[in-house]
Amino acid sequence: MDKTYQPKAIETALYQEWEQAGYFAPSGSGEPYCIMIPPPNVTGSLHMGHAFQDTLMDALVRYQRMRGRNTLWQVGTDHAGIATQMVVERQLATEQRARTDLGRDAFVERVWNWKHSSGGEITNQLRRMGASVDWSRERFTMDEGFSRAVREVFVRLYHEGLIYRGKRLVNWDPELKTALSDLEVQNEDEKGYLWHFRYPLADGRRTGGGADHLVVATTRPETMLGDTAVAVHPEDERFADLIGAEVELPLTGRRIPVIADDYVDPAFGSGCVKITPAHDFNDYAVGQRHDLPLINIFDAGAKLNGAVPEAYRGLDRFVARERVVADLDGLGLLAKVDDHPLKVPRGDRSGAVIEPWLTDQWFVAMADIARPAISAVENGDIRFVPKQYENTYFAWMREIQDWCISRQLWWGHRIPAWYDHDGNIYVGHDEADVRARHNLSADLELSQDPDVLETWFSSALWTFGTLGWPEDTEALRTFHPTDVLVTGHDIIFFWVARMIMMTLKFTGEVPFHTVYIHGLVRDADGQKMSKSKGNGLDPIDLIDGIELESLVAKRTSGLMQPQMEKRIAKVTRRDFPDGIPAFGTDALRFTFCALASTGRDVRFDLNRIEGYRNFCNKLWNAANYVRMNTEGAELQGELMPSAADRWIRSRLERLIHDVHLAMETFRFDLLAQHIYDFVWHEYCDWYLELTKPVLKSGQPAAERAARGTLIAVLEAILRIAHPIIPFLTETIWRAMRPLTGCTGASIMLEPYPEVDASRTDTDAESEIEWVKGIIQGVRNIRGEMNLAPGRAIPLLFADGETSDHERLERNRDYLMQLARLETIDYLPAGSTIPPASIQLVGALRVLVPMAGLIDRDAELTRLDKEIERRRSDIDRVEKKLANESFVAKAPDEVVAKERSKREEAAAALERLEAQRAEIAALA
RNA sequence: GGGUGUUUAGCUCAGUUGGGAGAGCGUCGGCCUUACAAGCCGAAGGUCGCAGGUUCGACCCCUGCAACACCCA
Repeated sequence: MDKTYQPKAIETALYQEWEQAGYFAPSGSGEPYCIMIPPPNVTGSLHMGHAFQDTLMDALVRYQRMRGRNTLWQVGTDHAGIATQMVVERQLATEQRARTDLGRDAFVERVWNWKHSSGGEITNQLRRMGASVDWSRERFTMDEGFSRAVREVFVRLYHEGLIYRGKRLVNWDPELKTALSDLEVQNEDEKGYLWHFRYPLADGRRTGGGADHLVVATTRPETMLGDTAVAVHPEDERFADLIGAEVELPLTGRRIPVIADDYVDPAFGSGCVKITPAHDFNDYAVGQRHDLPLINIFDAGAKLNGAVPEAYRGLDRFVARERVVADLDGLGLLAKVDDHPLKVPRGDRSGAVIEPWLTDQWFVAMADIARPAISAVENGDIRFVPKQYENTYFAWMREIQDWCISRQLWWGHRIPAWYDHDGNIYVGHDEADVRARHNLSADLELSQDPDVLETWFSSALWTFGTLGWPEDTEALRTFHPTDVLVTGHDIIFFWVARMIMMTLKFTGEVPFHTVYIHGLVRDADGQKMSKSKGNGLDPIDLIDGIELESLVAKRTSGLMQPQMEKRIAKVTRRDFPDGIPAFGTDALRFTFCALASTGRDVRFDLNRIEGYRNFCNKLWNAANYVRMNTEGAELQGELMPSAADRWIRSRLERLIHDVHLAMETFRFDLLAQHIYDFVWHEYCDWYLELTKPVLKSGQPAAERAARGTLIAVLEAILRIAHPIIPFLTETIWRAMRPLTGCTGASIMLEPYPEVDASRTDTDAESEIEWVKGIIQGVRNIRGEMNLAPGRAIPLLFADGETSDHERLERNRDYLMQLARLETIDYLPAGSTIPPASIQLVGALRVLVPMAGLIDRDAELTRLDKEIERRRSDIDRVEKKLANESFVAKAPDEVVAKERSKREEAAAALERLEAQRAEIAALA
């Protein structure tokens, strides 16, 4: 082991060794434990969210593996239809080619080539995180085996009548020319306008106010060409008598009815709403209720089609918007225009404004599939952690809509449906299967549906599809249902819920017993990390470090909005004037765990990772201390354990209890905290220091006990912390094998420490608390009185109890060294006490004689502070005890506790006041 | 508009059946002390968002309000 902690030197090589040795694969014995990785997008690179999530999964998996479970952490990637297709299309664009130039088959082949050469960068980055996934079982959603599962599900659902084809409004991306899922649509606040138009009433009708028109307001004027009604609220008296009347829809020559529907908010705008069922989701619902015609006015590129008057045909929707406004204005029908902020739906890949558009798509009927999935959570077969996410799940599941699963892409699972000339649909695994199933003659021409399934459809099968379903495989029987799903709350609807539904439907089992939902990683200011904001951090940069200039270059390259470049560069230079230092994987992992509390956001602050890098260093150095003080020493022989030895083992026992509890409750923050506190503030701050006098004592049995304890506790710490900081712990653990006598090949195969309450030792704990109390008391005087740390000072004990005498004799060496004392004298009762600075440890008076050391006024100030503290304690306690109902109603032990608190504080106060009087009397 | 969550030290956050408010970072003061200056020692700092209620007792339970965040419409 090097003298200084250098993560870079240990991490990569260790991982390769673990992987090659096959330690990540299931052991084949023990109770199965399985986690399926949420498959990252094959085009993606590892971002902070992945790194965070993978750290938590790895901690769970390593923990369970060490506990002897037959552990499978299965890895894989998602084919990510649109994203991957776009990557390859961009490549083609640099060759001045489009996918249509290649044709479908050649294009798909090209995507596969890309996947084989460049896909899966992210899986290599997973290795840098130390993820102990079973690489031998790596899966890809487009693999043949998994694809068979996808087809099987489609075919079965179709033949059960749960998949159907229909014309519905979907989110349409006019640039990519495909339907999108809700998740792929980002609603962003943008500036817009609210145009108010006058629609003339037909047949000479007038409003209650005498107007010959209705005013409708819209943010999308061009859609008026597809209006098929004007709606008012049924109880709106202003328009009550116009319900059923008609208006002349300007520019179109059509007449459309006035209808009543409580979708309308009578207080908003004029109280009249234009209804365009073919181009707005709300209007579509209104149209369904009132049986309105659907007029589709756009083509696939969102240009106006033949359904609109000649003058507008072929116009882009935004050009058409201006034209419609101008024309209505010209007709005197533009009432007014207001500024109006609104949510604009944009495709997250293309950035194009999404159009609700009427197309033929494939849908899954959800109602029946949803029901058992709701029950599974209601009855506890699946639990969410934290629990409140169950409400989110229920809310969505109870109002579930049919699921649009088709995408107009080339990359993905092609829909296994074939059509004949007459448009009849045949569904089967392949064309031969279709012909066989439907008894079709060999010469009947069939063409396959050109669309593919959306990526979520296949990822919904992830837990069982990857284990070999529909075959009844050994893996499926062993590892399904899986134990835990670790994921973010942003995909509860899109992935978690769908997995639950599909898995129950096809296996009759839940996909997992627990869904652990973690927070989403944000920057130090709480902002979402994004490429466009330039505030993202790359986990690999935190591990390896990065120069400022490289970081600036990285953040400003390939921006969608190049004008942001200057600002991003400036902010980056401000926030990281020296770039990012290399913190190492372990520090990063520890940080992620420490940040994983129950909140929804995780703010990633460089100060935190620095602190935990320091922690890694601390542990490293503690190990150095242990080795320096144990190597070459005779460890076998008679043992005489000290109170400190027994104390640290007892504290270790508490740590073991706490870490198991933290793991069971998914409180990785508490897990990290417990480990941090124990290692730093108990093992290093106290125990290591307490061994120093012993190791110099010349008492072989005591020294052996201390050495043995140093080694045993450190070794236990390493196993306890290994799931969080695997590299550091493995490195130290191996270096210590000659001392520990462990012969195992790797710490990751060693047993995790288990609870054994018999190892707690409350006597030792209270004894060391006493020692710490005295040392801290002396240090307080030293600090407050500005006594040089190096200066040994004399100490007097007075009063106290028998136990104080005994404890002094047992622990004299500790006190002498840790408090840097010259002498300790226990004054006989009744002896004269010289002027001194005082600390009270229970009934014991601990005194530092002032002579030549301590300033009288400074001591008075210190005493006043202490006296004040005691007084307010007493006040509070006395108030409580003076309350008759407290004494009468509170549990006896609480009252007794308050009483003894009062006695103790009063005695202390009396002592302190007497002391103050004495000091004050000094000249 | 409906729902969920958050509000505790300068910052980021813990606080597990209601019984003396904690940590890390930061700040201030002192230290190269034979594992560690990526360190050691000491200290300061909080009306626990506001207002009520329940209770002998509330950061914790209940009600209302406010601010912020997110989800759904």
